[in-house]
Amino acid sequence: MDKLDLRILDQLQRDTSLTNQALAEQVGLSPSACLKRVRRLRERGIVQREVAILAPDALGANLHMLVEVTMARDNKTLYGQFIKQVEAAPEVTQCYQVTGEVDFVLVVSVPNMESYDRFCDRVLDASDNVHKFRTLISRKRTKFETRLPLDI
Amino acid sequence: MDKLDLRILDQLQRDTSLTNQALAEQVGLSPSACLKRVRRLRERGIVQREVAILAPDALGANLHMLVEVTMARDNKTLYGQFIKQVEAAPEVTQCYQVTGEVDFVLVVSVPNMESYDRFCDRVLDASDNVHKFRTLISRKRTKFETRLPLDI
DNA sequence: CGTGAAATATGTATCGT
DNA sequence: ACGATACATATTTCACG
Repeated sequence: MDKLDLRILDQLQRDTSLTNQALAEQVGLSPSACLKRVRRLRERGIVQREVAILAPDALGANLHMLVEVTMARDNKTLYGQFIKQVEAAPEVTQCYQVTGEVDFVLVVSVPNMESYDRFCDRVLDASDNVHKFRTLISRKRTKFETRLPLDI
Repeated sequence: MDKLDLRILDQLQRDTSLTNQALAEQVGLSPSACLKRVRRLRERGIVQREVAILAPDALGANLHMLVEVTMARDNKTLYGQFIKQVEAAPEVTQCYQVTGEVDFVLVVSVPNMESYDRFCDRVLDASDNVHKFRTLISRKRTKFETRLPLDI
């Protein structure tokens, strides 16, 4: 992965709505050469997917919860089970497996409190593996950047 | 925003790499009608932006930190200052303003520990407003979904 | 909202470095 | 192995019904 690939990735992380022509011009390549690289980056899985980011409040109040989950036992199998449940739950938009007193941090995105309640009943309270969890209610998501730093 | 718009948004949240033609077919519209709606959704800001999601590990080890920040005083101006600093810091990929003992939760994405250290020095330790912070180190990001639930 | 034609962009083959 | 040019195919975009 050379400088040109990094330039392409940097641009695609910011905006994929440009045409291949415009992208090629930006990074200093011919359209065909640029397209070849973009396709290769997709094939290699470096570009995982291309998605639209929607305004959270345009879709009915959107509520974000940060949930710190502590498991009952440190057991790989139980961890795997929990991760599967989390992956299957559409309310969980992010899951981080962390070190320390807490085992997981979830970002849960729901339209309202009732939805969050139902999620807790269905996923967290229903699991024997979950020892306890603490919810931090987000009043506002002031930054949401999908871009990863390529250069820090 | 009717059913057709929601169907379009649902698809765009999953994948924007399809052509307008394919999208139109999916949602049951002619290409021109579909394009008009997509453009309107962009103009209204409901579609904020279109981006590529990159594989975090394809770009050198990517380390995610969850940082709980507690402010020294509950002061709107100081909060605003902190939010500005956070917005300016490329390491901070997400910021949630939360209620409870903690005031903010940040997601900080860096290539390694040294980068995180530098970030702490530059942003967190340098700010008088920050009373204390707790870092949860993520070993693994097991789920990362930008999609917001349109229907839960 | 759909149709069809003009304007643009994408994709491919080939050549040159 | 990679990029540029040119040509064929596909898509976007717009005027009109």
